[in-house]
Amino acid sequence: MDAPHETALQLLARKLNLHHRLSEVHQHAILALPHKIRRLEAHSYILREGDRPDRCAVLLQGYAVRHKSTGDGSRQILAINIPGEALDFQNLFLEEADHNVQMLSRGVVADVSREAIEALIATHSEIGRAILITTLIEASIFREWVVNVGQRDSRTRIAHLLCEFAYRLNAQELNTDGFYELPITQEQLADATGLTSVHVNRVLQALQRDGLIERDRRMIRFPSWERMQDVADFNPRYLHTADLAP
Amino acid sequence: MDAPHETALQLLARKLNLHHRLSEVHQHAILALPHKIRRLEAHSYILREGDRPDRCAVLLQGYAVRHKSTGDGSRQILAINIPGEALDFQNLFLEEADHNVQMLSRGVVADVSREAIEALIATHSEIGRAILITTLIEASIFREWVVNVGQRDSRTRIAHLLCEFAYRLNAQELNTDGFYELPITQEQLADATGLTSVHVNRVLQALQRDGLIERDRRMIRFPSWERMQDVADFNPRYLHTADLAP
DNA sequence: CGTACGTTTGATCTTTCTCAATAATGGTGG
DNA sequence: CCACCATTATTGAGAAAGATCAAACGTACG
Repeated sequence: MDAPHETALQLLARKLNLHHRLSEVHQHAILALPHKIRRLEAHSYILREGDRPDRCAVLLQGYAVRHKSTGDGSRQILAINIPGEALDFQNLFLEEADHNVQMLSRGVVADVSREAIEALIATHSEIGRAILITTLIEASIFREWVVNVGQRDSRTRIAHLLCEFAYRLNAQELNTDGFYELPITQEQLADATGLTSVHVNRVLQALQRDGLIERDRRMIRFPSWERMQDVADFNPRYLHTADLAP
Repeated sequence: MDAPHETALQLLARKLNLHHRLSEVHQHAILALPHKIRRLEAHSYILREGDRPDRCAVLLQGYAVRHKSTGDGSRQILAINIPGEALDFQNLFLEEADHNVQMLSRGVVADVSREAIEALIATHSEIGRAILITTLIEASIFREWVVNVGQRDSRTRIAHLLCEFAYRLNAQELNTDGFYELPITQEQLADATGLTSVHVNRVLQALQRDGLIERDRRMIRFPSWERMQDVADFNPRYLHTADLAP
């Protein structure tokens, strides 16, 4: 396949290294992690609320979402994960999963057992620290989502989500020439922003009319990153990543 | 004062122990942590967005909130902290703070230096793990807040926040005889739920009319926890704490 | 005992939702 | 390669939840 097994965990190493510099030794330890490659269909679940996971999946190709439902059946998307991100640290160290993790597209993950990760941390405390830092950053992103959904109007809200996604793709060097794919439907975008898909559609059209975004299918481009960032009230501080604006 | 210095860190030890059982040795190591007691006025800031903290405050008495503002000046409260909780793990291991931490009431904190915490973790990896777990649980709470603010209507939303607070107080053994103090104004409750204070007021009155809550100043009581939990769509799973319903 | 802060009330306005229908797209089997 | 079907996107009209504005009322504390 496009991603040879040899490079499977390099993505993870790069991601961890992004936030907390790791020595060669530590990076090699990550690359030596025993793991199993698994191919997944679109919409398949990696983890369900209530599960007691004993392994951690690292996303290699494709996109995934975390989500959670309320008693009346409505669904909130909590995060969109991109290649290179670990999908279950959140759940691996807690008794049971408090949310679902589901593939958006078809994709590939590398499964690493809980024991392997625990051994890695026990041997390399710096890696434990890198994981803690990654976890703290994810918490920071959730905080920003609370702000986004709690305080911003629909236009700013959607623009903010688009900015965050573009920025994170860029940090993982996954976007090309300004255009990037937003791998989700308007319905899902609605679930992520606490709006309805009808309203999301109208807001996207308005952003387009105002020349803030260009759309082709699910590809999106910002004619002016600065203007978009401004409309979105987007300040990347909460991502705790060296500035890598598109 | 009411809390003699001897017991200052016992609260923290109890909190950490709540989620990840620690041995006597580890608990003693926590109790031996060098720290400085500090008395704080209501509304004083413990940490501001952009700060680069080199110490961690453990809240001993009083209540604190985490919050963040948007470009247009509106404010979102992200969490309410109760005695026994550490206020800055989030920020201690990252370069700069991404949100504010502010006292609601007057109170007392114990400051522990970053070095002391790092030494503690280096020596006792189990404590590092307890901190990771605590951090993961906080992230889970933020996720639930995203759901709360994103999907639930105002009535359910406010009820949910009241339930969470009561439940957490109870887990820290801080509530007495069913009544508990909600130490925040309706304005702040509005900032926490993404509503206006006018609407919060009306919803509280409606909850009262329906016999779901009783109010006396800022003291609140639930005549029936079960009924309240139901109305609030409250499932404590996300708190990852042994069931300690009021 | 007055003043600042918090709560409560009423009237009106706006954003976003709901419902329902139509159009476009993409994937699949023939 | 094409036709068909399911999913997704778009549009319009009407409804509702919650916001806004403005004023009056309580109450805690200096």
